[in-house]
Amino acid sequence: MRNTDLPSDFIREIVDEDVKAGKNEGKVVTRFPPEPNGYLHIGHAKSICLNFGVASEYQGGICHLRFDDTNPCAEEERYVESIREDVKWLGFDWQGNLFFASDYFDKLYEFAVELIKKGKAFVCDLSSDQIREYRGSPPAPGRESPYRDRSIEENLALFERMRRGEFDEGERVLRAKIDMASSNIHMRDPVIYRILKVSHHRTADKWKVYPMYDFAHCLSDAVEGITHSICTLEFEVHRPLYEWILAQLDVPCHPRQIEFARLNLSYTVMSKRKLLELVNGGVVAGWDDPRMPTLAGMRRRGFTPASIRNFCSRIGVTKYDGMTDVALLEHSAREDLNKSAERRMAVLNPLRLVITNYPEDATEEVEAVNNPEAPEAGTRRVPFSRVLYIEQDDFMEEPPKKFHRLYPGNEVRLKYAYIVKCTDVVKDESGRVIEVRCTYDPETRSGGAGAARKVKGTIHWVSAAHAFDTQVRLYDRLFTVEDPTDTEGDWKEFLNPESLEVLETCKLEPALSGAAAGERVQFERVGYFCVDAVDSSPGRPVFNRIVSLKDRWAKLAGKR
RNA sequence: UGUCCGAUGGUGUAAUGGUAGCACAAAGCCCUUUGGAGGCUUUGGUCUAGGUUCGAAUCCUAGUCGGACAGCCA
Repeated sequence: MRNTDLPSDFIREIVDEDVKAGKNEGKVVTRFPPEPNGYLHIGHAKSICLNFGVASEYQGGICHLRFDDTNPCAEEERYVESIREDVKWLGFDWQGNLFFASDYFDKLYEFAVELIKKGKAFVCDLSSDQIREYRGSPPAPGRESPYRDRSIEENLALFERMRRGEFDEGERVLRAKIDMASSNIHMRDPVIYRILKVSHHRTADKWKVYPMYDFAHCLSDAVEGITHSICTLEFEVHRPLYEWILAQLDVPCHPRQIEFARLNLSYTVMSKRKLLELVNGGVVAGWDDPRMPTLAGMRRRGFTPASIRNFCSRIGVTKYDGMTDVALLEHSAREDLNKSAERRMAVLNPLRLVITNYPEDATEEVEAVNNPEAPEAGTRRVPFSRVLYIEQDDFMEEPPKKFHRLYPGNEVRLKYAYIVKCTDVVKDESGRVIEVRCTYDPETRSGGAGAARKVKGTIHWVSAAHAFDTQVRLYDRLFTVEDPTDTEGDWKEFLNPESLEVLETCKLEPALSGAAAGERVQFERVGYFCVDAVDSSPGRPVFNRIVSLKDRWAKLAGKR
């Protein structure tokens, strides 16, 4: 039985009731059934967390990974591999229960034959246009196909000839014989097998006929002993057909289909088609572009699997088709990274700072805490010298009120080092400040005698002679509006031109030079960053911003 | 248009006929060698109209609004 302390939702309640009622001998078997025709995205993560999550909460519960590969036109082996990788990366284990709908093609064919023998399916010669026309529209009943009353023998013979490839694509289909007057379009003699003379990524050229989703899915579920078949809302209207098919045939079990609302995330798009359009249109660099809501993109960006899982549990599961604020995802990322990411200093937009009373050629090392949230992460030594870089944002010649950073005459602490006072600035011909000159107070070194002295601001820095240069990419939301598909005109008009900012001359503390691909750190006072696995090279890690730190000053300054 | 589904603060959710709560966001304060993190406080909600009931977010009826469906896609 499920632990009642765990968060629940309407699906878990249904499963609970079924278990209590002793259905399926109290077993819980779910499945995650992707079609291998594209990459997984954060919306799939919701489904993965749900299906694997529900199963894991019951004694002996399991979740299968089943590829719904019934349409060879769109499906490819490379997608199978990326999907397996993504599910594993998210932290879930199908425990050897890896299946393909194509594993069941023989069985499915036999089920179709059984249906024909029961007089519940027929071969139809109508063209697809005619079928559409005969189907009618929802308010009015459809018309029956003239081929509907063929004899069982003829249907059997024709279906066999379809299988052998004797007909062309589109020439004939197998249809379930249900009710052309049903108010549910899906019950109006739906097509359950079509001819496709296309090579399949797993069964090669063995088959010329392939089952449709509605036929294959419920029977695959039944064959695998799935107890709860959880899917998204758009399949709700398919449920009567799911039930009908299982009721006609002799199947080992009768799974229960339950629908929930798919995830909609603000400031992005989620459909495979639109995502593909972004990739093909060159709007992003690929499926794993760090701005993409794909798991491949989010992984490359640096999101942790735990933060995605936490996000999924926070958003809950309902039948309400809403829009989740991306801020919730960002919060989940910060929450996890705050605990786990070590701190480093990096200056993204460097401004030279010279300490005029500091010895010319001296270098010393100051001790820096790796993670204030995790003392066991220890400390490191950071080189300090006369010439430093600080962030351009941390200096203003004419500061507004409440600006606690550096400006002429003001003091700030250089984190882990000394308190410095700005005495002067150097400008170029255009009047831009290109160097800040300071004096330091030797007594105020961290841990030293005068260290207790309070100043309003603390800023980060790197030593110019010791820092190394690298590229840092700042990612932002892909669109400028919450729901680009909910507007007049082309959704691509709302792409955010500032979704990517590449900074080429960032100055990073030396400890960062050995950072490995995929490593995540917090750049103090800036945000969480991840070493890009593609564009980094030994000794020169390139960083992707996962998410910025909350910035109260930016908020304050923005309001002015 | 017909069927099905849904509706609780700005957003996502909880309350399963009995005190409308939580998280994010927003605002304010405290703390701070990250304007980070943390702590405290505040603002703000049951789509509408009827009905059942001692009592309704919850049950019933009608309406309003939103979504799904009319592929030989899944």
